[in-house]
Amino acid sequence: MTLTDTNSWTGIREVLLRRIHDRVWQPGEQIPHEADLAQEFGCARTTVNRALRDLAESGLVIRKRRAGTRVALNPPQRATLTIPIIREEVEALGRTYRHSLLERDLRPLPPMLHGAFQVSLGEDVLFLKTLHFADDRPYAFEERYINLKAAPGAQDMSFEDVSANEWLVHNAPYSHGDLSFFAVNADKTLSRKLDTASGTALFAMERITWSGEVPITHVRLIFAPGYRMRTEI
Amino acid sequence: MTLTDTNSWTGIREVLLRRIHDRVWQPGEQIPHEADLAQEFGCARTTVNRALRDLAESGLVIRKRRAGTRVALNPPQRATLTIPIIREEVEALGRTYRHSLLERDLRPLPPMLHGAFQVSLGEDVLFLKTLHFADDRPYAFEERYINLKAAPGAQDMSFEDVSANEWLVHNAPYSHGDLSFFAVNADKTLSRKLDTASGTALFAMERITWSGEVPITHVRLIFAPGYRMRTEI
DNA sequence: TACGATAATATGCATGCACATATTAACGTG
DNA sequence: CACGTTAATATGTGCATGCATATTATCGTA
Repeated sequence: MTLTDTNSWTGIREVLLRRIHDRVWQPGEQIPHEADLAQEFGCARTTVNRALRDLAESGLVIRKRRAGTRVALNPPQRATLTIPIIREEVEALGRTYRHSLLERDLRPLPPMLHGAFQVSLGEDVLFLKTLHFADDRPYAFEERYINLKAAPGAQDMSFEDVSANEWLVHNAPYSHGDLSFFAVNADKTLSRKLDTASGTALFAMERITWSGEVPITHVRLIFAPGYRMRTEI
Repeated sequence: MTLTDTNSWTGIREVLLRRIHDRVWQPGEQIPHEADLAQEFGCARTTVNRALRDLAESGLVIRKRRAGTRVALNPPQRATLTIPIIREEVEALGRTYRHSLLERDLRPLPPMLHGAFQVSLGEDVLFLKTLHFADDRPYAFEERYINLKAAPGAQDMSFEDVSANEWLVHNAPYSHGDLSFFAVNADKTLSRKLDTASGTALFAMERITWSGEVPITHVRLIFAPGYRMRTEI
């Protein structure tokens, strides 16, 4: 039997967590004040605060000033997923990474993206089409638009050695972004690139990143069949 | 021009963040000690600590005792995604939710799941097949196995009114789980249930949850065409 | 009674201090 | 000089305290 150290904030968090799990405090119910808990555990209010703040961060309790702390009614199921650089993801699987640049040109932004990706009208963006490999087998197909206003250095890069993915991470840090996941059927091009039958269901990810108000890049990644994105909760 | 209050930990965090973004501190580079920063900002070390801890949590800096704090080389791209109860997700879209239970029986655990879902050999599990609707249009198809040892009350539930999804969230809280996302082609059954052409690429999610060492449930959710899982980073 | 001012209260946050702990650098001994 | 011991150091965490702030309850007045 492991006994929890109720003198550390993590220990206190465990105790509180168990009470929530064991329904000592019902969902929606208000739990004792920080001051009371501090007295119960024989510690400073600061320590209880730390534990409660952590529980609030993970969504298990809802805290409001004056109103107190209560157990969340529907503990939202949150998962943190890590989106690695493709090279690192492949290498973590023990496979050898390489990529090949299929296309690279300047072109006006396709109308489809005008809403989400606000670059000045008539401004060209850098378009890249890349195929990522793991052990010489296609791993993912990438289509990317880069706003040269946000990443001027990109124009001088060939992106044949360093992938745009990696270069941007290191050279055009973003402040926020939108991410979405969905499924697509392989069309003729995709099936040829990813070496699969036409029509196969493929896992896809789309990402737009900004630095403040300025859009940096729009990527669409389509993974080879069998890809799974995993995480723990 | 918004001036940041360098006396609050969030203010200090913003300043540090900007220095990292602006490459004042290069990736991999070590940044000044808490004590030095505290002096620079004219605040307590605790306050700087709070700011740095927050940056470390989001993966932007790496902290080690004695070794100091340094800017992360490849800021891992983390996204927190919220997996809501389907009813809530549908209602948040302003649509009406309902579900219909297609199958419900006790059966031995399929061999496919023996590895991941450890119930005693010969033990039956509760199997449910559910279709979720939004405004009477199919939204997601669900196949679920419930370990009755972990959620005994489930045997007495019909799950016709309350979905298993929702009931379990409220009655069998889990401590951790595995989550994965992938794409599947609609087979004959799926295409009929989800009212789509056979072969359509569908977004799918699989989830296993445990309470300690005891598996609670295994769900596989397959969403109707067009579904996108979104999040911000 | 209606409604706005005011007081009470729970959490949020900053401070200064002390000690714990992990890690690295320096040192000393064989 | 190699290698294990020891000291120095940066972060991690706890405590007591005081004030800030958001929210709710209460009270007084028209």
